[in-house]
Amino acid sequence: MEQAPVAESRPYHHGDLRRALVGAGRRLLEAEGGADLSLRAVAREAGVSPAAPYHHFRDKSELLDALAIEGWDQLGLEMRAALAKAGPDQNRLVTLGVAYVQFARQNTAIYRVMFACSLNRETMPEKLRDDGAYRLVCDTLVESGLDPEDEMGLELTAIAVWCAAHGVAEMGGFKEFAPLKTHLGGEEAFLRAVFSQLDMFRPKPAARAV
Amino acid sequence: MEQAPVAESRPYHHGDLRRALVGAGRRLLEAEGGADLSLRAVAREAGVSPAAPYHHFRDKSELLDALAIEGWDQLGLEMRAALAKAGPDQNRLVTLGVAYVQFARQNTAIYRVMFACSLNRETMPEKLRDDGAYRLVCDTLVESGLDPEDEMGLELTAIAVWCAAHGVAEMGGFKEFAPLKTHLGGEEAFLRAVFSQLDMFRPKPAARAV
DNA sequence: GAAGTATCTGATCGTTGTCAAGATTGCCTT
DNA sequence: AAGGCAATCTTGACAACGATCAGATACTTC
Repeated sequence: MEQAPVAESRPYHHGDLRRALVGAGRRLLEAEGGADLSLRAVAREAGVSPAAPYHHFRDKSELLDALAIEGWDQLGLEMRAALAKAGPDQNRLVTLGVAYVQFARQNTAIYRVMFACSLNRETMPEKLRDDGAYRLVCDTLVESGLDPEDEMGLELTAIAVWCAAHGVAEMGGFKEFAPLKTHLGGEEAFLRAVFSQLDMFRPKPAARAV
Repeated sequence: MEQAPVAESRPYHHGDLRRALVGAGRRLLEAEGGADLSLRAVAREAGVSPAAPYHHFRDKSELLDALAIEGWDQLGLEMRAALAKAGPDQNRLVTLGVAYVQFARQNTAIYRVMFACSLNRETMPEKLRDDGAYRLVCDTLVESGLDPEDEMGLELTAIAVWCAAHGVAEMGGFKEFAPLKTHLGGEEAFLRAVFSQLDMFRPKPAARAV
């Protein structure tokens, strides 16, 4: 049931148009870049009429939501992968932050959709908390010494880390930051420098006990 | 020169339509909120035809640029005012950060334009560095003990602070953050908590100078 | 095979950004 | 003061967009 036999002949019924539309949207976002996505262009890219998407999404915003969900999933996967690949000597929180910002840089358009789409203030956080990147940050914080019982402190720290990462991701394009990057010898070095500062968010290793 | 006698009779020549358009745009941004600004709506609000703005702005984006510049100016003024009003016992960096985030919260639409407009990666940073909010942050950092000769460290710290503030400002609307805010007893308390952590960005050498 | 439902197309409406051509005005020269 | 020039504003138009609706097509079920 996963594979619909979509022939080149383009039959009247597409098979799995919903998935095709999301794929087309992703492709356009990666190609076109900053320009805002047109629903008609997505339909064109998928090879269907401009009205076809409305049988799978109530709105244009609902298509953007679907794109955003895929983005959040990919972000979580990449952060998890970065964590798995990191050596035991590396600071895991910094590793997570660098992966986060790298994702934002390499998928600028999707990243922007992830924060601009309509569900970012409603259903998204739940998904994030359950199995997404946010959970990953919390786990890593606990793993590096934070008290899991202190739910308040944990959330505050995770949010602070996330805010800083988001800030770096969004502000990194500013020309103001260019000299820093070049001086430090590349983008990643810049990120590492900022995130090693960020690491100070972490409470003193053995000091705090609730 | 400055004051054009714009009568109610709406003469054929508006007098200072450029300023009127920026004002109308600002008004609509504050009123409509999140919705993206329509150039025709701005012209409508200013009481002119849809094509009139093209005699003062090459593009719609150029109007957005003008709105953004006004926003940056206002941000700088408000941060400076907050600094002036702050007592000598208050942490000045935290004061700046709170003012920054408050501006972003109270002027959400304009704040978004400030970062989405076309000039944010070109001419804007220069203006920022010269007399804007960024300069204010650097000055405050130096004033609180940072070595002004270490240009690199100064910029790095300022950028880190700015990134965190921007992150807090943008992420604050997420539902995920709501419980924190309520638990901490209000928005401002949340911001202060985050920014007091942020303060750790400040290099340790030479304790409190102020 | 027939009925019913899901899917896709075509046409259409209101809105948008943008442009070209014409109308109107202020300013400058003489 | 009169005439001309350039700036300014309007009207009209175009293509593209989001969205809706009636009708065509294909899959499913009986």
